Amino acid sequence: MDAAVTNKEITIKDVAKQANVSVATVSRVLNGRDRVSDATRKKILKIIEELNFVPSTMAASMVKKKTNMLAVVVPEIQNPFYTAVIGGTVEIANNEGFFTIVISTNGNETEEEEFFESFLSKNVDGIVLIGTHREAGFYRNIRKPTILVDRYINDSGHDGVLIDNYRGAYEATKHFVDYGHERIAIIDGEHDFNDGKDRYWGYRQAMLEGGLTPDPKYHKQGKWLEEDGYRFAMELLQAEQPPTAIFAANNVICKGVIRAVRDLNLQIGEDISLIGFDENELAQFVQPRVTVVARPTREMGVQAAEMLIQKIKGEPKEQAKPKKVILDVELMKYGSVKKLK
Amino acid sequence: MDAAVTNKEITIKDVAKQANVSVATVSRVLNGRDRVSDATRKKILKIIEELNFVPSTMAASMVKKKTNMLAVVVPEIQNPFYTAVIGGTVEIANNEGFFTIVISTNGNETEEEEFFESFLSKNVDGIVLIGTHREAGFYRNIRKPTILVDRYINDSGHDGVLIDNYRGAYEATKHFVDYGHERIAIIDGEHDFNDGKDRYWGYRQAMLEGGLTPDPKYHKQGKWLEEDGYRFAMELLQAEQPPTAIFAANNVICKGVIRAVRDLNLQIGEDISLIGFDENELAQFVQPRVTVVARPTREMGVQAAEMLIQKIKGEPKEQAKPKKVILDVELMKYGSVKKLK
DNA sequence: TTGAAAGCGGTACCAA
DNA sequence: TTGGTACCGCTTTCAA
Repeated sequence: MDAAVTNKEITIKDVAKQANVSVATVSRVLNGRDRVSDATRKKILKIIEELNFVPSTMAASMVKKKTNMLAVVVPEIQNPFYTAVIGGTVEIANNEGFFTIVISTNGNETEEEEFFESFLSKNVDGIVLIGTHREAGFYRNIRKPTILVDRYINDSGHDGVLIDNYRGAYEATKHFVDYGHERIAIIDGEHDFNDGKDRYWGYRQAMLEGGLTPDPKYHKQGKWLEEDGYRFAMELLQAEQPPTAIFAANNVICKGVIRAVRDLNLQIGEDISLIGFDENELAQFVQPRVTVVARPTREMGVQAAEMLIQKIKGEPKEQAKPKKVILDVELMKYGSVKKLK
Repeated sequence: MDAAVTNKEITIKDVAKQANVSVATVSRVLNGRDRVSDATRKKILKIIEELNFVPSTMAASMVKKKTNMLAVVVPEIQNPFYTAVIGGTVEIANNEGFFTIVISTNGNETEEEEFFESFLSKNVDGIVLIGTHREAGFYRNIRKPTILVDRYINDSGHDGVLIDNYRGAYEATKHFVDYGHERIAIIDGEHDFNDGKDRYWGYRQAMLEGGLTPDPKYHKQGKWLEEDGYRFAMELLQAEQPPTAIFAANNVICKGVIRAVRDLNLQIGEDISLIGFDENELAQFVQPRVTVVARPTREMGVQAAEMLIQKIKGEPKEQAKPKKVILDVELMKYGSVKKLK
C-alpha cells in the first residue's frame, strides 16, 4: 500500500509481463544476440518504448563482469596537457561504447592509492594512468588492463604511451648550440620520473656534443612549477653572467620564464633566447612566438585509449611483454632563438 | 577443473568461509552499522586483509540503489572554464565519498540525449549539468537530482548555480561610459541561453542609462568563438569609425580580440579599450592586463556539488521550488580602459 | 550477536 | 523460437 505514487523504476519483469513473454526473451531483444521472432521482437520493442524502460547496466555488469567503464587517472585536472590527454581518451572511449571516469589524484600518492584500493580495481574495465607513484611495486599491483601515459615506470608490467623526451631536449639544446649559444641554461624539476630525467640528459648530451660543459650554475631544479620558472629565470637573468639561452623543460615553467622576461623588460629572441617543452598558449602568443618542442598531447590519449580497449576486448592470453609506444616530438622553430655570431 | 590458476575474484563468501561465519556477518563489519562482537570483527578484518578482499561496490549498489557516483556533464572538456567547474565538483565529491564521471557532449544535443537515455538516469545518484539543450522539456525529463550550472533554463524543474551575467555586463559597460567612451562595441554570440542574453541586455541597459544609443553596427554576434572575436575585432578596428571600446562577452572571444589588436599593431588601453568576461590567461598576461568581469568558476562547481549531495542525501520530500543560487561577479580593473575624460 | 534466505535486475544455460 | 531458473555479490529482514 505504500509509495503507490513513487516513481518506481520499471524493470525487465514489467516489460515481460506486459508483453506476455518471459524475461529471457526480453533480455534477448535487449542484447540482440539470440534470435527472436520478428513479431515478438516488435511487440517487446513497442512496450519498452511505452514504458520508457531503460535496462540497468549495473545488473548486467554484475553477471557479465564487464562495466564498460574506463578510468583515466591524472595528477591534476587543470593542466591543459592532462585535459588534452583526457579529451583524446574520452573521445575514443565514447566511440567504442565506453564511459570514462576521470579521477584527479592531486599529485598525491596517498590519494592515488586509496582510489585504486577502494574502487578502480573492481569497477572499471581498464585504466589510463598518468601516475604519481614512483615505485614499480605500486603499478604491478594493479591487476586490471592499464596503460601508463607520459610517465613510464620500468618493471611496472604495463604498456605505455610516451614521447621521446630525450630526443626533444636534445634537439632543443642542439638548436641553441647550432646558433652559437654557449651559456645555455636549463630549468627543470626533480628527476623522479623518466620524463624529467630524460630531458635533462638530452640537454646534457647535446651540450657535450657541442663541446660545451654543462655548468651547474645554469641548471636550476625546482618542482616543475610556473613559479619555479619565474623565480629561476629572474635569478639567471640578473646574474653577473646571465645565460644567453634558456631551455624551459615543461610548459608551465616556460610560462614563468616568459613572465619573468616581461617583468624585466627584456625581449625574447633578442636579449634572451628561449625554447619551451610542449605547446602552451602563452608561448604561442608572445612576439616572437616561442620555439617549442611540440608533443602530440591529445594523440597520446587517443593512443592510450585504443591500446586499452584492444586489450580489454582481446584475448586474455599471456601478454608477451609490456609494450611501449613512443610518439614523436617535433621542434617547432618559431623564432625565439637568436643567431649569435 | 578449469581455470585453476585464474585470478579468481574473491568475494564475501570466501571471507565468510575462511572466517567461519555467515556472509551476513561479514557484510555487517563491512558496513559498520550493526553490532558485531569484537572478537568476530577482528577475526573478519584480519581475513579481509589477508585475502586482500575488496567488496564489489556494484553488487552493493544494486541492492542499496545508490551508486555513489555523480556525473558532471559539460559541453566541452578543453575549455578552462569547464575544467575549473569540474575541478570544484570533483573535489567536493571526493570529500563526500562520491566518484565523478565526466562526460563531454561536444555541445551536441544528440550526444547529450544519448547519454541521458542510455546511462545517466540509471547509474548515477546525481548530475551536475552544463546543458546544451535549449528546451525545458529535455530537462524536465531528467528524473535524478540535478543541478544546472551556468546555463539555466526556466521551468526545467532543477536547481541552478549561476552568476549575475546581467550585472557583470552592466558594470563593464558602465565603466566604459564613466570613462567617457561613447562608441562602445560588444562582441557576443547567439542569445539562446540566459547567460548570453543577459550579458547583452546588461550592456544595453548601461548604454541607455549613459545616454547612449546602442548602435547595431557595434553589436557583432558570432558563435561565441575565439575566431569570432578575432574576425569582428578586425572588422571593427578597421572600420571608418572604429569603436573606442570593446566588450568581449566571453573568455575566448576576448582572446580573439587580443590577437587582432596585436596583429594590427595597436595598443590595448591606448588605441582601444577592452573589457573581457571571465578571467583568461592571455588577458592577464598582456600589458596592460585586460580588465575583466571575473566570475568564481571553481566555486560554481563547488556550490553545485554541495547542493547536489545535500539533495541526494536529504529527504526525498517534495521539493519546494527550484532554487537558483546566484554567485557574484566582480569587475577587476586592470588598466585596459583608457580615460577619455 | 549471529545465521538463513529472499531479493536487487539482469544474463545465460538447459529444456521444451 | 521461447521459457524456467540458477546465479552475479552483496544487503537486509526475520528468527534463532
